[in-house]
Parts: sequence; structure tokens; C-alpha cells
Amino acid sequence: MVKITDVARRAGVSPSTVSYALSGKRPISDATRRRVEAAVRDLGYRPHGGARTAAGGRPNVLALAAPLRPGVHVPVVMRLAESVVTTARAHDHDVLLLTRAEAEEGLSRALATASVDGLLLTDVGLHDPRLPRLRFPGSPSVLIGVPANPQGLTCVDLDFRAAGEACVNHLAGLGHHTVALVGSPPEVYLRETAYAHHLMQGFATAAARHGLTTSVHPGDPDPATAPRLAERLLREHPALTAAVIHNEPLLGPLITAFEHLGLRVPADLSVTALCPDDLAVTPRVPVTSVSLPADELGTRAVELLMRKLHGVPVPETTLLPPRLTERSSTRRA
Amino acid sequence: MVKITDVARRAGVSPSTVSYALSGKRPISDATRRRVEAAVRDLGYRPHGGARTAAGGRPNVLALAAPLRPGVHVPVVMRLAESVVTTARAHDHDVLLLTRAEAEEGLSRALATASVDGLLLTDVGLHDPRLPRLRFPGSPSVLIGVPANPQGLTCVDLDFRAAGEACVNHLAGLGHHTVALVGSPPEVYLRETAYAHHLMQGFATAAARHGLTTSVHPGDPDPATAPRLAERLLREHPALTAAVIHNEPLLGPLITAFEHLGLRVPADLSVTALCPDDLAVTPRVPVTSVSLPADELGTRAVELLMRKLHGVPVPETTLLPPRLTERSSTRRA
DNA sequence: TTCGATCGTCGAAGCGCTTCGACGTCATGC
DNA sequence: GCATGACGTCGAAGCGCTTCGACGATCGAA
Repeated sequence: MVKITDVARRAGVSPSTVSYALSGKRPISDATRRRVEAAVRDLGYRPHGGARTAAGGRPNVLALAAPLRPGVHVPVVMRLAESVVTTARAHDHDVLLLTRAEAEEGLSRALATASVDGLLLTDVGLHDPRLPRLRFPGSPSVLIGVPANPQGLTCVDLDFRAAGEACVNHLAGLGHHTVALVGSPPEVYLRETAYAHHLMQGFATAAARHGLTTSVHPGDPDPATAPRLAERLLREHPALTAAVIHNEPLLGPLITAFEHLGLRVPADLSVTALCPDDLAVTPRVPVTSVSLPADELGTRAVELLMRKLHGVPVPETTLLPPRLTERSSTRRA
Repeated sequence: MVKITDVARRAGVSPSTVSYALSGKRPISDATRRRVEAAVRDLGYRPHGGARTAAGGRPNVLALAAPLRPGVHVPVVMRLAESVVTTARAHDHDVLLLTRAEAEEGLSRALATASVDGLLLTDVGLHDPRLPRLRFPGSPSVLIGVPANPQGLTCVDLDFRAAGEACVNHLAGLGHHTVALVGSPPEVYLRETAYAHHLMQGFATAAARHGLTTSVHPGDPDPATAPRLAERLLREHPALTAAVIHNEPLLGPLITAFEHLGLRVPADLSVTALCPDDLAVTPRVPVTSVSLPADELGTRAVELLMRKLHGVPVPETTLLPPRLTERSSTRRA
């Protein structure tokens, strides 16, 4: 292992000078800096992470607590994870992955052992049990999701409330009167997952404003259940002319199921979805949708966290405005 | 932050005694050990990770290089990741997540900065560019996947070759003569991903042995393409009576597509799959399948790595034998 | 010309931990 | 009763790095 003294010797300077040349925390002459950089390159020097941290530096690691709970749509989580890792790397940080059982104990451990600088949390519940820990000073964190009381926290998410409203507004604007929301799997609601709650709220609020008749249906994520669900929707709500679908695995199958039941989309039934853009264009009928910007969420979350780590104040809640793209699945009633 | 000297003071011993009491590297009297443990509990002491590493300890972190390349089935990767994290935690290790761009540079960085103890690699190619690095001593690693030349490496995977053979043997045993393999997306073959290659080999070998007529079809992972693919298969191979499907997103849709074309499964077409068990039971017809034991792979990989880290010799290649479960999608020709 | 103020560099100290050698204290075996 | 070794504990050194204070050199302002 090549260490800082090796670099120092080769560059003909002292170790502290090498340290300063690399960190830029004190002025170093151009000539010296170049010699140091050359030595670093030649020797392939990498500062020892542990030593750096021990000496009061930061470990340059973020923890991503992504509990893979039942009902979450895995590809979206993974996309988020990837964008988190990529963005973190751009800031010279690595990402420690915490999962399920970990969630609570893992957070404190990671912080207590000083092995991470900050925390990123996904799958936030309205009354998430992890929250109390996070309000403690000295645990810089960013939630991807907005709990019931975001005070003293930093949260970022798609504005699901506004997203729900946007879908309803769009449908109401097209003259629809009876609208169904096909949402996340029941488990997601049972644990009061924040986004599902906000979406439903937005949906309900906008529907009430427009005087629409609505119904809400948690959706089993198993595509095989789509025909049953479609059939039930039509039976229970004969006047149904529009649906909002926030359930990735069900989106395509549900449209297919409706069509098998003799409903043409969008001629007889208008559909809007809340899902990643690429998924919206996959079904036979490209679906009018509010996009779920997993990549941007990851990026934003990391950037907020980096700012916190640098002591820059950040807003308590950052909501990305929903972007509704009209495609071929909605039409005037 | 509570440090080892605090614990020492409270327990009335020296810091070194605390260290030994906790690590067990030297004998400590029961009484002392209990006092130390009590102090640790009372104070909520956690050793500082960086300091520990700096002082020659190991960071207790594994790196998981899971490049999320096009064509990989995300849920399987995620499942693997989760089982890796869980198993690693059971060994008191954390997991650093490396992704795409990272792959090559990230590996050396993680090792060079002494921030990880070992590496876990997924999505292994037959001639994976990461291999040379890994044969170097001082980079303990386990590949999840078996490259063309596993010499000097440690690999673990489902025995995809045997899995391919098992599917074909099963179908041949039922009297089928014309069998199609619907495989991974083209990208997967283009980068010579190990598992896809081995599966195809096993498929071909067994088919040859049984004198079957075969065809191989990479499958687009977009379920919407299933009808087209089904139609093409039947057109090009009118004698087709059986298929092996190794393409998770396509499995259900393809079966549906066949049925829409008037083929009953299994009456007219027998289908076997290579996929996680829970996916096999999802389609209308539960599918005879060789299970893809993502959990077990993750667990095995971590355990192999832990053994290497402890200096215990491990086999070069560990292949999990395929387990074929008969369900309702295959029948005598 | 002289006096600060900067600039650029160095040595030493210290981060929290582990580990090594040393040293007292007991049993034990003769 | 004494050497012997194992046991249990301690102090000091050191891991590789950062950071602090110091100090000569350089430079502009008076």
C-alpha cells in the first residue's frame, strides 16, 4: 500500500504539504501542487479511508435505507438507487445499502460508528418510526417521501397530491363524471405509506371540487388479477368512464383486461396513470400519465443531503411539480 | 461521541482491556468482561469505524458491484441484493453498492482506499473486463456467475447449463420433438453474459443428445412484444410443441399470447421456465420451472467471501444444482 | 527602507482504535 | 517452598491521515 509519506518523499515535500495540496485547504504553490499530483499519479496513491476518517475527516459515504417492503414496485426503487449511487459518486461519495430489518437499527449503527456522513430514506410512512431518530441533530438525512409532520426534517418527493389533482383535473376537463382510482397494493396503505396517502388525498380533493363520483381500489400487484379487478370495477360502477392507475405492474394488464371486456381505451374508458414515462408508452395504447421521476428524485435527494453536509440550509420540503403528458388513452367523455 | 476511553473509565479498566474484552483476542476475566459490557451498554458505545480500520482492523464492509445493465431483470437483482445485505449483516458486515459506470474504477477504488474487505460481482460476462483485477492477490472477491475461465477466481451460480439440460430432458421425456428456447434480451447475449451462455449451451447439448429440433430466440423484455413473438414462433416452427422460457417479464404474456393464438397450454404447447418460484405460479397456468434461487445465491456468495476473508480455502466454482418443479404447463406430447 | 501581512511549507500533535511487550498474581508441580 | 507458566491487565506505540501552530520568504504600503 502506498501512503502519504511515499508521495511526500517522491514529491520532495512533507506529508502535510501533500495533504494540503490534495485537499486545497491551504494555499500551495502551483509548482509544488503539480509535483504532488504527479507523484500521486505515478504511485497510484489513494488515501486510506479509515485513516482519513479517524483523523477527523468524513468517510464520504451515504447510507441508503431502502427497505424492500411488500407492495413496492422494485424497478422504481432500483432506478432510484442507481441514480442515488451515480449522483453520490459525482460528489465523491459511496453508498451503503441498508435494507429491511436493518432499517431502524442500521441507521443508528451507521451513524454511531461514524461510517456514514448522512442518510437517505425511502418508503417513508406518514408516521414513520424512523423519524424521531432523524430529528436529532447530528444525523443529517433526507427523506424521499413526505411524512405527516415534516418539521425539522428534509424531504423530497414528487408532489403526489398535486399529481392526483392533475389526473382528476385532466379527466374532469374532458367531461368525465365517474372516475376510479386504482392504487397501490393494500399493504402500502396499511402501513400509511406517504406517497399513496398524498395521491389519494389529491385525487379526492380534486374530485370533490369537480363534483365527480369516485371510487378507490387498492390494486394487487399481480398482473393476473387484472381481469378480475376490471370486471369488478365495471360491475360496481357501471357509469365509469375514466380511471387513474397508480400501480405499475397492473397498468398494461388492466388496459388489456378492459378491452377484453369490450371497452375500448380511450373511446369508452379514459385512463391516466402515474408511472415512469417509459412504462406509460409500453401498453398497446400509450397512456396519458404523470411521470414518476425516479432518477430526478434520487439526484435531488443526494444533492439536498450534500448541501446539508456542507452546512448550507435547505428547505424542509421539496416537492417536484407533476408533469402530465397527454398520450392516447384519454378522450372527451 | 462516546469513545473507548469513556468505557474504560466507567468500567475501571484501561482502554486496551476494553478492546480485548470486546474482541476476545486475549483472555479477560469474567468479572471484568461483564463490567466492560455493562459500561458499553450504559454508554451506548460503538467503536469508531474509521479509527478501527486505521488501526489495522478491517472495515467490515463488502462491496456489491451490481451494474444495472439493459436487459437484466431488476426484481431478481434486487432480491439478490437484499439477500446479500441480510447475510452480510449476519456476519456483521455492511454492503457498499456500486453500479454501472462504477464497475471497473469503483472496484479498485474501494479496495485501494481500504474501505471494503471484499467484492461481490454480479452480471458476470464470459470474458468480463473486471476479471484481471480480481485475480490479483489482495482483492478477495466472489463472482455471482461463472466466466469462461474461472481459474484463480471464486464463482457461484445456479448451474445454468444443467438447468438448460433439465428443461430439455423433461420435455424430451414427455415426447416433445420440436422445442424453442426464448431467452434473455439480445443485449444480454451481445455482452456474452455468462448465465445466458451456459443456459443456451445446456439447452443445445441436451437437445442434440435427444435429437430434438430446436430454435433459439432472444426475447425483448417488453411484455407488449409477446404476441408478435408468439406469432412468429408458430409461423416459423409449425411443428413446435414445447418451449423453454428464460425471460421473466415475458413468461406470463407469452403464455397468454399463445392461448390467444388458439394454443392451449399445456394441451397444445408445453412450457417450462427458468425463473423465481413465485413468478412461476403467477400465470394462469402454473408453469413447470427450474427455480432461480436469487436468495440462496446471495447468501452463498457472501458466505464464500466471508470464508475467504478468514483465510479458509474455498472451491473455485460452486454450482447450485437446478431444481425442476413440475406444475401444470407441461404434458406428454 | 522598514514593517506588517500574506504565502507556502514544515514538524508535531492527535484522531480513536488495536496490538505488542511487560508485569504482577495466582495456581500448579516438584 | 520455589520455580514455572498461564492468566489478566496495563502502558506505550503506532495505524495513515489531517490539522494546528510556527516560521522563513516574499511583497506591498508607508
